[in-house]
Amino acid sequence: MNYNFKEIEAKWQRIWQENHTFRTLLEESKKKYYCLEMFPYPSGSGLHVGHLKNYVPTDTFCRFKSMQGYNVLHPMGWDAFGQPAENEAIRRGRNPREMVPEYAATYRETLIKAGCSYDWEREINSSLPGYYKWTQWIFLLLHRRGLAYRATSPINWCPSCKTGLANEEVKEGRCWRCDSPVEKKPMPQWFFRITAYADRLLADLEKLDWSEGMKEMQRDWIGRSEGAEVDFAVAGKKQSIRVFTTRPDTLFGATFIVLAPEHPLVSHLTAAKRRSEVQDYIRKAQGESDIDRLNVARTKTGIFTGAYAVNPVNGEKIPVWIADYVMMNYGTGAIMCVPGHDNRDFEFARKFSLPIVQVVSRDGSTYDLESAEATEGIAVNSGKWNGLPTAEFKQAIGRWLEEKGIGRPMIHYRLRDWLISRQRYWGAPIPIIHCPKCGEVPVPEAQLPVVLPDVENYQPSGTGESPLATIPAFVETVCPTCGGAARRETDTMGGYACSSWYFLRFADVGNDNFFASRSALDYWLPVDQYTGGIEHARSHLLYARFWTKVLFDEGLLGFEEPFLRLRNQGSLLAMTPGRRPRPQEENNAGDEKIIDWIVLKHDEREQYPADQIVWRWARMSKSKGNVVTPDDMAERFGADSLRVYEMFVAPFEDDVHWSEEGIHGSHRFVTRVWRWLQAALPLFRREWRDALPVEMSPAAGNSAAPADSIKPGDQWGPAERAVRRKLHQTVRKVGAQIETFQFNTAVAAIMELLNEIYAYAPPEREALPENINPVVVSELAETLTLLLAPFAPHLGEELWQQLGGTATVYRAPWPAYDPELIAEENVNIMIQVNGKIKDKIRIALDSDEETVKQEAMKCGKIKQLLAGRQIIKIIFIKNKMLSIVCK
RNA sequence: GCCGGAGUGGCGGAAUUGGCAGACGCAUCAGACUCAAAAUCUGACGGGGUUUAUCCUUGUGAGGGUUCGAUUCCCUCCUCCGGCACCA
Repeated sequence: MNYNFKEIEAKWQRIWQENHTFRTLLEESKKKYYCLEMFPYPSGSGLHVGHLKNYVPTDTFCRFKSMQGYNVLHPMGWDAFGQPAENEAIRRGRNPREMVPEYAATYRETLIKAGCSYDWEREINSSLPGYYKWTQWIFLLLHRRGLAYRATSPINWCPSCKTGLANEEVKEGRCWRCDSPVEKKPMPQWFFRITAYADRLLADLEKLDWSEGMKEMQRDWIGRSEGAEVDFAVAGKKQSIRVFTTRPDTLFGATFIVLAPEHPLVSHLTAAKRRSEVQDYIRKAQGESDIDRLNVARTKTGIFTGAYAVNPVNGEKIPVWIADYVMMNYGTGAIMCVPGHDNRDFEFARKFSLPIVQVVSRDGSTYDLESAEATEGIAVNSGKWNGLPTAEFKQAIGRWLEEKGIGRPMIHYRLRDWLISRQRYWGAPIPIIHCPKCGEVPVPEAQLPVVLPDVENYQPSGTGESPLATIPAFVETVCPTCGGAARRETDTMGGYACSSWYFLRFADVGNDNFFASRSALDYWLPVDQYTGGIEHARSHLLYARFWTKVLFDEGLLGFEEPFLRLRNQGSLLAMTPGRRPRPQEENNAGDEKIIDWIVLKHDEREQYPADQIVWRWARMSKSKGNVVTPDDMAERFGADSLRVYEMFVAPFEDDVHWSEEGIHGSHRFVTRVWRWLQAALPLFRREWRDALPVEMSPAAGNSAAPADSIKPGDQWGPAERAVRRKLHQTVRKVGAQIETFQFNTAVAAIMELLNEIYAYAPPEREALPENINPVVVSELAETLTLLLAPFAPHLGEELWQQLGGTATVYRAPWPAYDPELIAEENVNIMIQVNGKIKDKIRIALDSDEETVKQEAMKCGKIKQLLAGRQIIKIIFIKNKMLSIVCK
């Protein structure tokens, strides 16, 4: 019988659906396992084989966990709110409200066809009122705890998306979505005070099983920096300038001060006669985009204000400058400059002929500095602190500053508060009412959700205001406190709000009374295994961790970290057609890395001369026109073959260059499993365990004696022992490797096993050789089916059924291995002479040095090599090698 | 510039408390089956060499080191990928 994967796959997908096989219920008596993939935004282009690089291995993982007896929660939902959905809706002239469920249905269909075992009864759509009611509820919780505030400050404004962006959404000065240069724009906006949690977000990283790279990215983003704040009095004025420095020990070397152009003191300090010049400079600096300003290669510019500050340690008057290399949004927006020990200050001092003083020395002596020495060392030219090592000096000066009341040790973070406001339609409305009398009033809980109104025109207004501002029925309301006329907040929340708690909702989808019941949360959470793309290393993961901690502080959760283990799947790259940029395109090509290559647009592709198309590897995406769909692959090779290929082709975390050729191997493998099992079926005995001879199965207990149907004698010879050993070794290996996400080598191990099975009992004309041991065949057939089931689930179920298994194979226990069976009887020991392998001998496991030595000396080759030479040393490693050193 | 990660056959990759490099698969070549093809099965498959076989030699980005022994550890360098970047 041929392997009819189409029939088999359709059959089991139907049965799983009809029987609700993957419905998950809270069962206190069972150990739970929560495996989650980052929920996707369902785009109109559908899923491609690249997406499955994540969903398929995690599905295999879940099925394995289920066979291990865990109660597995494996849910899926849609990150439906936010700009990607809104932008796509605008582009297609659709209403996102209707569009998103349609696209989600397509995604669901593809995932089902790929054999993924989601509990679809827990599906989430974050844009439905039943969901975002609780997003708003959590907003109010943050507000109540003083963690949500409204502030007017220059924000990152994307002129193309016409909305504000959080810091994390700005990449190299450009919008993360559309790549437009980001501008600064002062606007009243809502922020979450994530900076209040900076220390905890940093410290708790230690508890997590995440990749070191991932943790490092979070650490960098939080950017904790220890130092001191110092107040410099301004000569002849009342004001003082507060600076932040990580090197308070270099205070004696501070020969000037630099303020950021936006610093509030600038106008106070500037001398009258320098005013116009300074204003010119500031105007020029503000006209520059962040992209220009962040360009390190630029030479430094600056201007003297005419004012002087007093260095508190030595009373010297030092000039106050303005320069755009100082940023207003870090530290205090002002720095003390120590040109001797800071590269930037050094460069600046050289350019403007400011004094350079050495205050740190490698050895305690003084010498001419040819460049800034930013390293630690011994203090010089530092008054009574001379001779102190940097670390001690820092401590001492910190205390001294505090005593004098002009400074204090201080920690600054790079992390900025989370900008949540979006001046867009497609998001959860911020549940705040602005009352002329009462100010900002939270919407009372009983009035949640604040429903996003259904409108015709939801495009950005262009004025910077949300489209909601143009809907009087939405805006005009009454103040919950005083009952007077009031206006609703018209900003909506950015999409990251929804994804900061969805993993909690999965535990108790559909709960109308609370975001999730405590009992469900206590049972299912935290997430044991989380997977997603590395691009969420800072934003999503940081925000979700923050909200979890806030909910914990409120006493609503019993844990502080939502994702215990995190793995990042690699992406799939595909050959992509592109072209060389035209001359005038060079400058606005955007991304530096592809400056000499531009992806062909769909319409261009038709007409572009084929010999001028430049093919390159690029991430698979519809917009690049390089997509391979799983449906197409499943049609030709079957979903099971596709699944095996996606896992076998490369390690989970690696990027893959997609090629279709490799799938033949996986398809061949799956077909070979099928063919062997069909041949083995007539011999299969369900009760094979009882027929194992006692000495062959220490684990089988004492009832075992060869059954009548089994012919005794040489059928339990070395071949049987060898194939069973391989079987049990494979069981151990596959289990361990699924656990550690090494799906590629787990598949390879099963392939190896299959090769040995074929060598032991090759199927010919759809039957196994006569005289083959049916007990061994039965054990092989059953175990192979169980091993394969997580990888190729449709085939797994079909074979399990053919073997007489009941229910689903995923309620069957994962096979156990017999440790005694695994041990090899003989091992290869290599014989080295002077460090080179010269021969190897096959000898009983655990042979001692003397035995091995005697055996080795018998080898003609070794004898010959050692003839007439003197043995100096012999190194013996049990079961591995014998190394003879001679001269 | 700083911080991570990586570099192994024609290709994807495997092997690490230092002990048989290239598992498994793709592609390729040869053979079997076939009228033929596909499918399937068998074999070969890093480079060089020779007395052609249980052979010798070389080989894991480059160079050096430690060691009886290095893909694995150390030093220097090169390349690629990712992140951060006048962060004071």
